[in-house]
Amino acid sequence: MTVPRFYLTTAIDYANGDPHLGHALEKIGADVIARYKRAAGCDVHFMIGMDEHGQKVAQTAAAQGADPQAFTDEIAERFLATWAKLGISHDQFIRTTTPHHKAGVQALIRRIAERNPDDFYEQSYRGLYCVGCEAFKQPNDIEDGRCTLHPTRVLEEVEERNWFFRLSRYADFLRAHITANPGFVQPSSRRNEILGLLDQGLEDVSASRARLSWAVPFPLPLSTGETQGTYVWFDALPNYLTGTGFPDGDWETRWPAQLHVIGKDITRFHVVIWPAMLQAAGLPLPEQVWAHGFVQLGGERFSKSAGVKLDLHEAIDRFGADAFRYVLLREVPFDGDGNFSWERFEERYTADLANALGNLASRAVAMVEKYRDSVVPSVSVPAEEADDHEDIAAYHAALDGARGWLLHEGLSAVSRQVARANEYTAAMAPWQLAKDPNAAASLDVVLASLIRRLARISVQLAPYMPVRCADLWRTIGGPGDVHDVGVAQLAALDAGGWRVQKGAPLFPRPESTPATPAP
RNA sequence: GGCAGGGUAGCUCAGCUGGUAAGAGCGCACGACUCAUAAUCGUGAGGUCGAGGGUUCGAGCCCCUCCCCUGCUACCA
Repeated sequence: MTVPRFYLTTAIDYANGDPHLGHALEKIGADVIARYKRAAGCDVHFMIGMDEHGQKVAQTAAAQGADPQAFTDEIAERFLATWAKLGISHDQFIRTTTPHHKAGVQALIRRIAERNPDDFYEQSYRGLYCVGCEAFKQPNDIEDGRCTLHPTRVLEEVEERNWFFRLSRYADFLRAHITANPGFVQPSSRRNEILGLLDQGLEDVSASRARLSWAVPFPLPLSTGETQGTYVWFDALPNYLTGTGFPDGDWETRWPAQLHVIGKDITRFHVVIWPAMLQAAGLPLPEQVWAHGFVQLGGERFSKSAGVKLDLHEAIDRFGADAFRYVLLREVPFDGDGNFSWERFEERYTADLANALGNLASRAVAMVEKYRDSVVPSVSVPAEEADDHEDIAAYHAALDGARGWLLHEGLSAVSRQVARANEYTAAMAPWQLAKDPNAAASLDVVLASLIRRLARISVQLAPYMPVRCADLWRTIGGPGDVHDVGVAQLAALDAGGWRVQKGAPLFPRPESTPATPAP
């Protein structure tokens, strides 16, 4: 039996500042997918990383008096520390300033030039150049003939000779591919936007730029002999490919990727430019690009300036990384936008984790200890559990990718199981059964059922809350590591004979209502 | 401006091709219980389904007009 391969990536983050809530949502979501796929028996390779070239990075580094490489080294460390704190289980962290990536980018460009010599051509690019920004400005950035960021300066009309990529040639191919493969771009709202974009026709894009000092040298010199820097598309996007080792070694065993998880704002680059590049190079396309939505902060649109308004580490520290992961994915539908606020964070944490789940575990374990000397009875399964299996099916349907990656729906399905277990407890009143010697058999069934439900819940929640679910699994006496329990085993799980051991509360209630910082 | 999606209880949203008296979760009020993290369970309050008109035996769901919101409309990433 062959193990299905599952290579998934997130967008690589731009090394121009510290990680914020928006970065975190994407990594957490992708991490849940990676962990679920591992539990589903796939051979998962999960890659994240950093996009480290470009004028902005060079400028920011210069502003701090730092060498750009040293600067990005520092940023990368900070991102890595954040991902470690959040429990991101990436298998690889790619950086675009590494020698292998740079060589891979050049190899890809040469490959395209060899296979489709007409796809790269030299052309003059003329535009309004802002000296302050050190960049060409588009009409949207210009007001009264001035750059909106540097209104005191006069825009210069500058002309330079660049390499261009003949993207326009691939419009029909892309439309056909997207039409024939509905799963290629998801959710469907993004797919529709791209189809609309294709209907407008495609323009060719720059592949190299002058004045781009902090960049991968474009491997083809201009006719003037000048060597330019590789422009962003041809540097950043290929990371998904160079991460496999391309062009060396056994990269073909991992490429194409099964899934690129990205933010909805960069959909176009991932489903238009990237596939066109791959097609030009004669390489297979990734199977799916999933564009998630954004987190708003206190009802405000999340932006770079708003990013500093929420200290990511403070949010993680408040209730722990697992709780943060849970609340974020519960509040923000992974196929759309959602809102984050301290109020909701607290409400969700208290209602879902402390009261519903944490207390369920606490009361069930306490009763097994008290009434059955900590050993879970081995008895038959009551009919009341039948409904759980519908929810388990819904859980899989939310996470197996067939309908997209509806992480929030997976959590809803588990929440229903938690609620049902609490209802069952109230209906059976095991504390009453314990008083009646003739009800011992009934009590056995109830207690075994509760621990069995908790076992299923901890397996299902493990991708979302890897640490707390391992704790829960240990508390109910589950054998081995919860992360080694395949989701296929859910239906057959049985806790008979397990020895429970009550520990500290999984999700302690907040001690006091925290102040509400202004967003 | 063009294209697309949306406006349903305080909040976040379900409502399939129109048809039993409009739903869920959270929050709120009251009651029950005591195994448990003062948790849990039950009951209840609360909605002119954006506005107006139309089609139909019947519309939150269809049609028209209008108001409002969001996304996309390509070289920052």
